[in-house]
Amino acid sequence: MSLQWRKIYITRTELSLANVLQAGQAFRWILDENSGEYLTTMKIVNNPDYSIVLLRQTNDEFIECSTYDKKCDLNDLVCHFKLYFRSEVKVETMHANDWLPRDPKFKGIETQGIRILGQEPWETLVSFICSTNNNISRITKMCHALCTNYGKKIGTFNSTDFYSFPSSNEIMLNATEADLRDLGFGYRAKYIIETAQKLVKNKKENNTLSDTDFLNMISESNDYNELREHLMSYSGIGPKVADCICLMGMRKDHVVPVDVHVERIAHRDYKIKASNKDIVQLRELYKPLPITRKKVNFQLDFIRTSLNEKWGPFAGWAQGILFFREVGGTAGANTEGKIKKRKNENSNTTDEDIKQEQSSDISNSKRSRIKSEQLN
DNA sequence: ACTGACCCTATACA
DNA sequence: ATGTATAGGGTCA
Repeated sequence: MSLQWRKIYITRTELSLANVLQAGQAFRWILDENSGEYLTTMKIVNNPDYSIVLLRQTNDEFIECSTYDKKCDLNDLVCHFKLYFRSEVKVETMHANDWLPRDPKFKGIETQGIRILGQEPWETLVSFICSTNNNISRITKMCHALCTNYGKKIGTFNSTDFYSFPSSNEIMLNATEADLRDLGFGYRAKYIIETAQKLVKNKKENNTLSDTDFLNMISESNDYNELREHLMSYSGIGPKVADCICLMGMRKDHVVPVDVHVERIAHRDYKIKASNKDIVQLRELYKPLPITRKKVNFQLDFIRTSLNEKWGPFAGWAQGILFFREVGGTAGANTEGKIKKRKNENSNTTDEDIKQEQSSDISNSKRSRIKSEQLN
C-alpha cells in the first residue's frame, strides 16, 4: 500500500520526534527501526474510529504524517498533529524571551527539540497511573497490554496488530483486578479498575459518553487547584500523577510535576526549601480541598509552586527541558522492550511468535508473583 | 509528618 | 554462570 505523506513545517530544534515520543510523555508509539517511522493508533477528529497513524522526521525543517485509514481526511490529520505537538508554542522564543530573563540558569541550555504534548486525557490518566515506581519500558508494555486485551483491533501492518486504547467502559466491563495482575500491572491493577469504575459513574451522572469529553469538561470548568482535587479523587492518582495529567493531557502549561528528579534539581540548583511559614500558607490555601490536603506532600508542593512562580506561564515546559537534560538520556536507556525489538526482526517474526512472547511475559510475571507469595 | 509496603524488571555486583 | 541487591518519573495506609 502506498502512503500519502503530508508535511508539517517545524524544525528539529523545536521538535525532536525521538526525544518527545519516547522519553516518558507518551507510551504507545512504536518505532519501526527499519523505516524510522513511528506508528500508533489515535482518535482523529471527524472520524468515529481509531486510525493507525504514522510520523517520520527525515529532515531538519519538517516532520511528515500519514495514516493507513482511508476514512481519515489528511487535512484533519495535519490539524490533529499540530494540536498534538502544540505547534503554536515556540520553544526557542519562550527560551529567549521568557525563561532566560526569569532564570539565568537557562543561559546556554539546549532545548533539544523537547516539547510538551497535548495528549488525549483518558489515555494520559491511565498511562500515568501505570508510571508509579516504574520505568518507561514497563509502562510501555503495560499500555500495550491494555490495548491488546481490552481495546478494539484496528488493523495489522508489518505483522503487528494495532488496537485502540480502551475506554473506561471497556476496562470496567471486561477486566478484573486479577486479570490485570496476571498481565503484570502489580498493585496498579486495583487503581485502574477502581478509576475506570469511578469515571464510568461520573460520566453517567453528567450524561457524557466519552472519557475525553468528560475529562475535557472537568479540565475547562475548574481552575488548576480544583482540577487537581478532582484528579486526585481517583484511586492511584496522587499529586505528581495529577500534575502529569494536567500538563501532558490537559494543556495546563504552567504545571510543574515534581518527582524525585525535579526535587533533586530544586534542591541542588535552586536551593529551594519550604519554611514553616511557607507550609502554613499552603495548608491555608488547601483548606477547601480535602483530598489535596490529604494527599499532598507540602515540601514537594512548595517546590512545585516555587518553580511555577520562577518560570511562569510555561513553567511545565521549562521543567520538561531541564528534566530531559537531567535524566532524558538514561530514563529510556533500558527501554528495549519486546515491542520495539520485534519491529527490528524483519518479517521472519510471525504473529505466533508474538503471541508466544506475550504469553511468556505473562507467565513470567505470574511466576514472580507466585514466588513472592510463597516468601510471605 | 513519617514510614514501610507495594508489583515487576533490568542492571549491577558478588 | 547463578544468586542477591537495588532502583526505577509515587501512592496508600
